[in-house]
Amino acid sequence: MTIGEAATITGLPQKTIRYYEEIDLVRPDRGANGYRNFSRSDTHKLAFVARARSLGFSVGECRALLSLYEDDNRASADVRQLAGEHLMQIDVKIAELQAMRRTLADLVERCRGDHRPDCPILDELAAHKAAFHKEPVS
Amino acid sequence: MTIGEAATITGLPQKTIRYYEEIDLVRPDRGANGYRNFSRSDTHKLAFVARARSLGFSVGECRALLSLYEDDNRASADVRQLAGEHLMQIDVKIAELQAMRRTLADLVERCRGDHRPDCPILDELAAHKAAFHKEPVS
DNA sequence: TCTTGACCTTCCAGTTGCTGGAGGGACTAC
DNA sequence: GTAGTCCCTCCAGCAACTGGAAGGTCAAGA
Repeated sequence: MTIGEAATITGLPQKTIRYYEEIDLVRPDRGANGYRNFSRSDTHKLAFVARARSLGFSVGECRALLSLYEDDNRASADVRQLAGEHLMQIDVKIAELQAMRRTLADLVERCRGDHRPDCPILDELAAHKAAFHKEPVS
Repeated sequence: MTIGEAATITGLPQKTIRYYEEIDLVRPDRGANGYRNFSRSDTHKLAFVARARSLGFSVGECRALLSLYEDDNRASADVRQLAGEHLMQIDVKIAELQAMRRTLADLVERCRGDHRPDCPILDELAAHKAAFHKEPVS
């Protein structure tokens, strides 16, 4: 099938599919006219990668998952390990974002948001107010 | 002060400071020897940006915040608006990550993680198992 | 047959926010 | 003079695409 059809089926942009070929995630063969020809196995891999990406796995991790997937002698422990590490990284990111969120929400709430210039958000970012007086001699 | 000192004070890598100069966030002047010379105002701006970045603001948003900060006629409403939008984006990201987290945690828990190949994580990623039989005619 | 339009191709550049390294000048201390 | 530590610029690269230009291919219709 053509790249257009593969894109429709997998929900991936054609550009992304070409990119995945470039980095050797898939290797569709070519017709006489130079057009890519995607097998069902190709589109299946693409869909696999698309799902893994949507779970936040990096392309490198997707590659590893794909090769585990294609390895009949894999140990599920390896897959679990990979997913477990990814899960921990997600937890870290969530924690970071929640910390930002707390600070920001507090600042936004405390800002009057009117026509006047004084603003706790900028105060917080400036932090050491006292030390800042426009352009001290340098 | 030199870039090294500015880096120590702000906690930013020198490379980052040079980059911030390149994109015009700061404009330190230069000594006769070509060395950058950071004023207190420069380092203050850098620290401001560092804090804003640590709250997840993009460099573009930092630029906007900085120009609001330097505008005595600003309306705090504008600052609040900017921060509020950023807050919403953070909420979106948190929600996305939590959705991933839920799915992943469930899969990881259901995976036995032993020497055998069968694995619910790969099953989930493959999703349409039945449709995939190695290399159908294409 | 010609042409139109929808495909497909490659290649190059840009995005965000840095980071690393090469190759070289400047300054300080001994 | 020389060693060591600064500083400078420029180029390249990371992730994971995305956009666009310039051009080949193919099917359908006048």
